Amino acid sequence: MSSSPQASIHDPERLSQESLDSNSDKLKPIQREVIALFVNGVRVLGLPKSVGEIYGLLFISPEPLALDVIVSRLEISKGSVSQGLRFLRNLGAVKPVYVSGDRRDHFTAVAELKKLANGFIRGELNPNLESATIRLDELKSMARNDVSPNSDFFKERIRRIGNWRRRGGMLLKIVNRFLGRTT
Amino acid sequence: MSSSPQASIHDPERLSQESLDSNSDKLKPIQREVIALFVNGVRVLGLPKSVGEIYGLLFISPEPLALDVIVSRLEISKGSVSQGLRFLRNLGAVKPVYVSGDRRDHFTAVAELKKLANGFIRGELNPNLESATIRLDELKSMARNDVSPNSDFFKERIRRIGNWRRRGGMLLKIVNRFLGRTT
DNA sequence: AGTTTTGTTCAAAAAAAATTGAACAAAATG
DNA sequence: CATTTTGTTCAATTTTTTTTGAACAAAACT
Repeated sequence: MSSSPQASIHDPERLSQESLDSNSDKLKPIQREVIALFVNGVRVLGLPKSVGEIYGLLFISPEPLALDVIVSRLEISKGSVSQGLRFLRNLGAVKPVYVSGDRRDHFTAVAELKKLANGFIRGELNPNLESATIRLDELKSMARNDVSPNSDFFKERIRRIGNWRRRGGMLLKIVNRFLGRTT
Repeated sequence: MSSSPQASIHDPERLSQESLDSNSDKLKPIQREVIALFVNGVRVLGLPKSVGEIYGLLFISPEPLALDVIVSRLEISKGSVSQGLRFLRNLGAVKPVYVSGDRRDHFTAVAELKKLANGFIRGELNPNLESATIRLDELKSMARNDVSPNSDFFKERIRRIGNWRRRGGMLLKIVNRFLGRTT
């Protein structure tokens, strides 16, 4: 009832090879959905769509992928992928993986929430906190030299912003400790 | 050595009246700086500049302000201020204040960090978390029906996203409790 | 009732951000 | 060393977001 051994060798069955090594350029519906989820997720963090697509694709791909593969799977430009990968690498959200017999760089998603959060805090949040700290110090000295009738009000407000910043810093540490367990 | 009583009545000194009732259209340098700080701050949260300007101005103004006053102090359009105020009101970051003898609505900044954070979580973060939850449930059922060789990998990844979401929800509660003390 | 004042809405314009793609550099290959 | 492969860079374009301003509605005055 089954096909003869000889016949199967040359069959158009080579399609199955594609799905086996999973190098087909087509994304599976599940993968599309996961990527869409990440695109949405990174928007909340104020990051561009392409970054979400790239991270999402790597996250939901069993093997590390090379730049051109990402380009053809996502159908976005090489430039976008190059920039997106650099950004993700700087954040520590993606890491290069050596693939023997292939000269191209390959990447996988770093999937530990703690690492992702830390990278984001270090790369995106802390710099802002620090520049705010500097500006705040300038503000404090402006307020000290102020002699308007509102001077007291200004001082109170500036003190309050200082409190916010302090609490913000504490919160980041708490977040850190909370995410510090397991995955 | 000082000017005569009669002279001072008609003097161009009326400028001083302006600074007394603090209705002058000019922002003080301190105020400009604080507003700039807020503009930067809201950018981290993914909100438009005008929203930062409006909140910042109200935060660093001793009295409640009416829409037209905000327009003339910030030199931005009435439309922007109207939209920005609505947004801030929905978030609970700004509240209307009755000013006797003035028909216009007046607004002050809500300056309690806890309230601000809660409003932002409710208005901006929770909706996203909820839509992610729905999408995730769909993904889980897709993964159950999947029969590809990668099915197990997909399931593991989706489970992981579920963990992230759970932890995200917990974090919001922790943040909430942490900010729940004092100011 | 007519007029003025106050505030909203939304289409169009402007500004900002993201993406593309072609030119380029660096490294590997033959 | 010429060629190909791989990856980066950045000016130009496209897309998205924000802002403007004029038209409108609602309420408050006269």
